[in-house]
Amino acid sequence: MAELAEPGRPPLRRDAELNRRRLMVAAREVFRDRGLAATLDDVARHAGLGVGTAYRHFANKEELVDAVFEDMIDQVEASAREAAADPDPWHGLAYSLEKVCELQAHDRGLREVMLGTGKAAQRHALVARRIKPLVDPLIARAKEQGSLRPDVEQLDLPMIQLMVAAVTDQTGEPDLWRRYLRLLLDGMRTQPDGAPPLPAGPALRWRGGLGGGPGENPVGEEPPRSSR
Amino acid sequence: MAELAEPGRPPLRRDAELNRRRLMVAAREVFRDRGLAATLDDVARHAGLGVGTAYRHFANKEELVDAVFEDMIDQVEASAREAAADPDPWHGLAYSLEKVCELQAHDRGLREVMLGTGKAAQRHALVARRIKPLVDPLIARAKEQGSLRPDVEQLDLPMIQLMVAAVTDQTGEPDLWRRYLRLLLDGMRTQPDGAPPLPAGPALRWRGGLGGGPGENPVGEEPPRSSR
DNA sequence: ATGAAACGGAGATTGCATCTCCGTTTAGGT
DNA sequence: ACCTAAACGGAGATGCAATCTCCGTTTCAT
Repeated sequence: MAELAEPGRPPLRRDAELNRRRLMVAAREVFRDRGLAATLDDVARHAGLGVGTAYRHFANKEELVDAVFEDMIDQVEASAREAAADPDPWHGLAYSLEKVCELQAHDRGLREVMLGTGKAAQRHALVARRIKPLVDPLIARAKEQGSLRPDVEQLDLPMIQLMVAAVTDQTGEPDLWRRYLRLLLDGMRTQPDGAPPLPAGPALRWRGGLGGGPGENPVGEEPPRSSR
Repeated sequence: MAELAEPGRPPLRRDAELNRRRLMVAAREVFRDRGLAATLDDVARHAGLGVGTAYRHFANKEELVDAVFEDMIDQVEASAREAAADPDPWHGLAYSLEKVCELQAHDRGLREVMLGTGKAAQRHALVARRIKPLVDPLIARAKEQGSLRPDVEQLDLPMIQLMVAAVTDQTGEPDLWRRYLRLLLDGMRTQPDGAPPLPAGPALRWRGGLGGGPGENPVGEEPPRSSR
């Protein structure tokens, strides 16, 4: 919404402000296509600027990623909000998942941020905390409605995103994910009588971070697992 | 099965032969726990040997991975063979998937080899070609039986493995995958009337390699993904 | 016009993994 | 026992790729 000068930061010279924006746009594109592993050099060149400039605006890559990521979350949240308003909870749930997965499918950077491929796992907690309150009631309603099998939990959703993202990541096929999301959704529907319950669900917190419980994961990096 | 001296290779001095074996064992363990990214130095140290020794036995890491991987495939094939003999095709199919996923869950290296996280995508084709003939009839039988939804295809199976592996990879939870495999299996069952068909399936060949069509993927290296 | 701000990009720095080299140790034949 | 070829070990050479710095040059704004 706010397309004006950002708050807080002291005003920049006009060219600086412009370049900052160029960098953000370039970063968005580069991260989308090549993932967070892209170099700041890459981003800068894509923006038609020098690396030095990039480093004056953002202390390091993390900072740039954060800046870019801010915007992306808004999109995710928007579709979740839309879904939450759906009178048919099953439809809303399915729609919500489909939208997130669609965003992910187009955006490798987003996948990596959401799934924690890159570091900084606490970003997920952020997402989770904004999305959870929107989706939770949807789940409850869908169970009442009898469409969603009762042993599905809130924490299953990020896992489903994860799985779907893996499909896109591996195959590079831009639409194949739809097939497997459907498979999962069909599995999430209330099953015929006599179907055994789902095996144990996700623990409250997990290494990756996406499914935000209350506590923060102290996860810093990868599991060290020393060799010896 | 063959636990005797390998064929072909000229006989090694006893200590050399022993060390070669030690290296393989160590590699198996290290790759299992830390994935293919592990260093040859790591493997050598784990085997209680020097790097130099490792490099005398294996020209490079790839070669070692191949040697180790050979064995792993046998296990995969064994369970597929067992499943193929199951009189109940649905049960066999489910069992087959469960077994592969279980192996993967315990073995990060195996996940990476099967999913092509590491390079050398043609290894998958190898797996696929050994597994496919076992599983194909199972699928056909399960469809006849009416338990498997008719729009599931052979190429869906590796994708399911992929998704399940992603769960383990991301969460580190050793058993969580069971839940999502179940979800997928339930989605693969014949659906109630009126359910829409699955969206488009996997193309004949895909970047990752696992689902072996006839042609080899000309993929040489990994896509511009570098990380870590 | 002029000084402060911003730029650009070569290259210093860092970090890590692969692989080599050669002095030392060991197996195993005589 | 002795001897030699084979095998070992591991420090370090090599290569590579990414991050970030430095400073001479350009641009803005007054």
